[in-house]
Amino acid sequence: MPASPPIADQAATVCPRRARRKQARPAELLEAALDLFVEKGFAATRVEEVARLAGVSKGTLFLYFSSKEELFKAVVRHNLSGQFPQWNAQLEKFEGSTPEMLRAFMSIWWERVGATKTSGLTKLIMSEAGNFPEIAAFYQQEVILPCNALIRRLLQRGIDRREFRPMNLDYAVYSVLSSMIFLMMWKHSFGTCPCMANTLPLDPVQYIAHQVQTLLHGLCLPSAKKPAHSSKEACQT
Amino acid sequence: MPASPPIADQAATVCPRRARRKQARPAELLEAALDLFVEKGFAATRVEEVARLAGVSKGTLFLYFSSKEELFKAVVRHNLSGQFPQWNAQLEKFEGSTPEMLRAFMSIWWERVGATKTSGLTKLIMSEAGNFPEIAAFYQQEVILPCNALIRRLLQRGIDRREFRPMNLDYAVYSVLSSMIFLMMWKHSFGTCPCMANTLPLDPVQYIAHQVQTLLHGLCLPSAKKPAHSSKEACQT
Amino acid sequence: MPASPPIADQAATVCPRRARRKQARPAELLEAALDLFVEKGFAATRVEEVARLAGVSKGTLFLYFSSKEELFKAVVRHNLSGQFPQWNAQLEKFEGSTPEMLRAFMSIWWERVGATKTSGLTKLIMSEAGNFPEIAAFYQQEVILPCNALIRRLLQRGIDRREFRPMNLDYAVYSVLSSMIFLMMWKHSFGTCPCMANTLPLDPVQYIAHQVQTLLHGLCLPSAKKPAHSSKEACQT
Amino acid sequence: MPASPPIADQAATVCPRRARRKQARPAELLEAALDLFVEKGFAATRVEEVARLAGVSKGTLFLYFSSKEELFKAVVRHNLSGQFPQWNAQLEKFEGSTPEMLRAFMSIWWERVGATKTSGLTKLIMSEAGNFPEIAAFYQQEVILPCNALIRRLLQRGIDRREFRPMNLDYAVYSVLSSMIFLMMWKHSFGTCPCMANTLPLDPVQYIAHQVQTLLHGLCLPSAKKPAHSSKEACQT
DNA sequence: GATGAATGAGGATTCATTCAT
DNA sequence: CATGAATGAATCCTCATTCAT
Repeated sequence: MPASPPIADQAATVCPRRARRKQARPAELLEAALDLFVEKGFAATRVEEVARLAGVSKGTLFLYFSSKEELFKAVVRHNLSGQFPQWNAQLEKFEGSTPEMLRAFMSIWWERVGATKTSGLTKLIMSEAGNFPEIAAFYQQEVILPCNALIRRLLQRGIDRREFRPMNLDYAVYSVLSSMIFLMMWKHSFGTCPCMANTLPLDPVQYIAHQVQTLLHGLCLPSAKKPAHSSKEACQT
Repeated sequence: MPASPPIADQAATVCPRRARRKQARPAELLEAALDLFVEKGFAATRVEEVARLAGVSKGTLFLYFSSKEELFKAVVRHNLSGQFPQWNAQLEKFEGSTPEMLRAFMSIWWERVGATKTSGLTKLIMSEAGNFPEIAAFYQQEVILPCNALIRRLLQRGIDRREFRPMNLDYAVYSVLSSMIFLMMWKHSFGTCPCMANTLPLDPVQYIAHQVQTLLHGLCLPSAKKPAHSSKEACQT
Repeated sequence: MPASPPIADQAATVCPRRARRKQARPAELLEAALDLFVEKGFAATRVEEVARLAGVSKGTLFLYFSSKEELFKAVVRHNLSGQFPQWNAQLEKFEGSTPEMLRAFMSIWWERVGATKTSGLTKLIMSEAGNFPEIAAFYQQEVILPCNALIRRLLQRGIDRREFRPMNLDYAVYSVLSSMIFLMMWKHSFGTCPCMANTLPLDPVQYIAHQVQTLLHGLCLPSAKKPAHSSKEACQT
Repeated sequence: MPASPPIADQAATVCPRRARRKQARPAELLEAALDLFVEKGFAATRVEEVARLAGVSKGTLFLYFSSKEELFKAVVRHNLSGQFPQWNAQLEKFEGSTPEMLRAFMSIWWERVGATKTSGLTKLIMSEAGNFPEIAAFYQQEVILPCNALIRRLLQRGIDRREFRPMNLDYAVYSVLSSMIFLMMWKHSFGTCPCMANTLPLDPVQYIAHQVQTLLHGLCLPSAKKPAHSSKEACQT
């Protein structure tokens, strides 16, 4: 036999088109599904269109995902789960003040989630949660609870360091969360309509900056008469 | 006019019930449609069920509304008639401090809107706005803009009276609005799922109280180092 | 008002086409379904074809039967249930000898069931029972058990009147039943194939006559050596 | 022949397993197909499952059988090849009485066919004959006709030896055949359903014993009034 | 006007068959 | 030869919409 490697070896080296596609298929389908689900919602998205957008036939989609609902869950899992460990670690190392930390958290969130298609998923889930309790429960477990916990730790850090006043954390987390969720909802509902952009412009970055500022210091002028923060009943103003 | 009543009148006299029903039909259909759209969303609501709930046949529904989409639009238009003039007047007369006024505004809003089916309508519109740009524009004109203006006046009053610090009103209104919208979204998405109620309870009244408190005074402890309110760039913390 | 009845009354008298159809629809669909199920079996029958054969659209079929399986069950119910009471009564009154009664029973069965499309249903059920256990159970309850009971009473009468020898009725009923079932199976499997008719002709009436004869008297010549009827073990011949 | 083994031989020596597998493939596929067709019928059997059960890929199945239908035909042809020569010879040598011979025939049949998967094949053919006329004709030629001839010779022997009465053999063979076919049909339709096993138990061996007994001696008590066996018309009872 | 029977386009899903590797 | 990824026709069923009565 000659020294030159046999054809078989070459073939083995060449990554066959088919196999490479096979590897990529699920990701391509998830990408296409994300686009369409975000654009049209769950019910209005047709699996055939997802397949076409991914460049495959209807049948192929069902080779990878056993049903439309499973496809949707996979999209959620693929795009929403598991960035929390990374985030947690990142914030764990933060050394600045807690107000700075809150600002950083919001900025990173906007870059990584809010400004991406993933935010459309959150909007979709809130829109259709009623019809898909299973998805809603999944989303709560995978996204809402970890996110809540993250915010809660952040606020606790502020309290511990005497940067934040004592507060009822159960509701304080919603003060942060509601800004994020409002922004995602707005962007994917009225935000997509061009006519709105003119009359009610909402620049996300400015919005976030403003919300953080207000969250931290409130709307009131600092005055001699300070609020009694500890008591819900004594919310005098 | 002759003494003998015309046939038409006679008919009206003979079967007033039927005539009254005929008059009421559209309203009854809109009522039924509102309930179901709010409960299930647009796609999952079947026109037949709307008709049944309204006590008429499927065909009758199409006598009044040429399509499911038109029905949907009619529902939105019918339920969002301005209560703003009334609100405006009510708030115009308010004599207390602006913080008190904000608290009052939020309470009234919760009673009159947040706790009613109308809040479901807002959720619905935000959920489906993408598929109905016309609706979105309408809602913006009829609801969002007036509401924004109302909040803006309220905030301006606070600034004028030196109760609030100077602020960029374009974004400050969203600080108030986002709490309201978040609450409506939450209530009609995760709020309906019993499994969520346990792990992430959210009492609306407490939530509102907390949001108002935070809005007014922020999360930070009052400190010597005051924020420079006037500059967005200089949001140092 | 004139004496002649108003047009409205006339309309009321005329049975409107639509309503008359409505009444007839289920029966027409059941008829069509029977034909096709018998011809092609359950799995190979398409609901659309049933609808077309009944002269309606696919959707209309689902107006009356919620699924293909429900349609099938309805066909079975409509064609098989409830002729047993009548049969029972008819045989109850029979006054001749039990052998004559058996012959009569078989003849009537052939006329009323064996020679009709209903026999195709029995063939279908035996063919597809494995895939539709629910149907199989239903058929057993509604058809097999009553039929078994009927045959059993007939045989018991023969024994009581000393026309038949003592026998294990649990198996003797199958001696009668197996002839009936074989005939139905044969007719609807090989019987439909023209090529078979020539090489293996099977005239049902002659077959029945022969089976009854053999059932009653056996194949053996009467001989001195009589069988020990009472013992299964001692089936010496 | 040269001493050095040819390449083909070498290959055969080197990977005998693979070569043997290749040889065995069709048989393994037919075996798997038999199992599944018998269990689920033609329509409900998926080729992929057949392939998996045979340990090959779906594509390989189509290498050997050009379609599901061809596979089905091959299964029938493969499993119904003549064991009749052997049977014929076996029965030719039988020395006992013809009644004993009939009993022996039925016992052997039950052991070799009735109790095996082949009986499922008969059930399958009768169930699906309508959709596969070609199969039906084949089965008739290969199985029914030889079996009929066998029974006919058996009965003729009985008549010749004055053990059986004269009879119309064209129908008498069905008296034997119908018991066999009924048993196979029952076993593979209702027999598989556990619910039936309880309410309508049917032990095959007892059933066969009973049928033979009845076939030979009939249900009637031996009496003075003997039937006129030769005439169909004079079947007085 | 009111009814509700009828329609049929459309959607999710299955599975025999093909074919590039 | 063998594989298994890909296909797309076929099928059951839904539901907005129409229209004869």
